[in-house]
Amino acid sequence: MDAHIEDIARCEGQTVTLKGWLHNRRSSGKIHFLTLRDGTGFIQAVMSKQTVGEEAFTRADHLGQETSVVVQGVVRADTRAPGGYEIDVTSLEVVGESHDYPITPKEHGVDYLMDRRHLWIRTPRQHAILRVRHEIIDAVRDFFNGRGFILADTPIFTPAACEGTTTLFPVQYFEDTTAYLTQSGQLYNEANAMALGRVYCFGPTFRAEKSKTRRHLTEFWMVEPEMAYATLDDVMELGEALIVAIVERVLERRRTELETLERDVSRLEAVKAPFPRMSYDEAVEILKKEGLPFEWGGDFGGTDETVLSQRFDRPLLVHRFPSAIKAFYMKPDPARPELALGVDFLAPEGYGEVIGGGERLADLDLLLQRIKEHDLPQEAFEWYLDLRRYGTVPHAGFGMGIERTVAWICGLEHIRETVPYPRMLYRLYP
RNA sequence: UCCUCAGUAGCUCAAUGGCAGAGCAUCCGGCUGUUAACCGGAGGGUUGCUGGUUCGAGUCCAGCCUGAGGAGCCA
Repeated sequence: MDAHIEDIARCEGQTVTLKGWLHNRRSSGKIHFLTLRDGTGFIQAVMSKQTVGEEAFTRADHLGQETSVVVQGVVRADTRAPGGYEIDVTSLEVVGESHDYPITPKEHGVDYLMDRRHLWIRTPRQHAILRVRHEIIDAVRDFFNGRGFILADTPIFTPAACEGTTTLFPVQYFEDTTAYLTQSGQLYNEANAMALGRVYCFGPTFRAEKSKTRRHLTEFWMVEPEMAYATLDDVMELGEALIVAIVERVLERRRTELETLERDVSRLEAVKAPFPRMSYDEAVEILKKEGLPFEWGGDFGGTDETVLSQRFDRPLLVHRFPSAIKAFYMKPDPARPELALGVDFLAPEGYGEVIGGGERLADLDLLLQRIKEHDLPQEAFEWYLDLRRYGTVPHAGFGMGIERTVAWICGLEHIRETVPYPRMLYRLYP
């Protein structure tokens, strides 16, 4: 009977077939300890000379790390085993040999591992992270699908800057046109919301910024919901519910992986609604009290975000920023027009902004004025302006960075481990 | 783009300006409960590149290359 390691507990006492790879091998003369992996988990297989015979035992003497093998054996509960179970091997078949595997059980440097990322992802830690990433993405989809949101993806090739602020990657589009890789689905999402009510897009986005920090990738995944007839308050509630749903889901289904990552799950268990909320004004007061050299009107730096978020055990919502530091499409606060109805979600433990969003500018004249102020080419935004010409409504939405969310939930030092093949400044291989 | 740090065996790292070293990996031998297994032995070097100082440079100086951490910007 074929079996997978992740549900080996259900096979206790039975003879099973595992198809996988040899992760590591130890031997003490008449007994081999083979750590196997099959993509679903890791388990130790015990091969004794007595059981399999001299010939088969000797053949297993020189199996290299990552040799692909099909192993038959009996599942046995064992308190000494990390997962609680072991396999007593009855037969072993080599599918593909492996010699001089580059990633040995000892430590390696980041550069070395990054050059071998295609092999690095086989290790227990990376395996656990990618499985948590999958669970987070699955939770995100279930969350929106279960609330009546329609997945309406936005283009990756775009004709011009969405926001005109950050740097874009140009690509040649046939003979004589330059296209740009999207940095946000935001504007198209608004059009989709006017067509479908509540929508979300979920895809890769690209930023050609020469950022060199543990929080940045040049290619990252973002989920962006957008709702017609919605306000800033709706966005804050939706984002809060989304994060709660993600954390609950990972705690429920990926305990084993969090354990592998040595994540302090009590920090995740504390993430429950309601999240603390404060205005930008209040945040500035706190930063000043903490003695940071921060002036009203500026944007938060990494240190500022960390100081603010470390005061709470769950994500912090900071809302109503100065319009000057926010995108042109943000709606001004009617009570104080110098403020924008935007919100940032700052993850706890210093992980920074995971969600950014707010209420959009629905008024045609004001939007035209903002486009002029930001020195943007109006003709490129005519389609976007149409959304205000033909039945404009209050609407709001946000973007959540998947990799930062994964980094936070897994408790990682660096965002580069949150995606199979990270793209960064100076990192395009493999 | 700016600031700081690093580059020595396949990997991770030592070496006061004075003989190029260790652990792991590999190969050989030993071991029936290992958990990054352990024990004994063997092989393994253009010290990132170019130039300079010096009797002598892995070590000091200059430039370059590659990478890491941080800043700015952002999710």
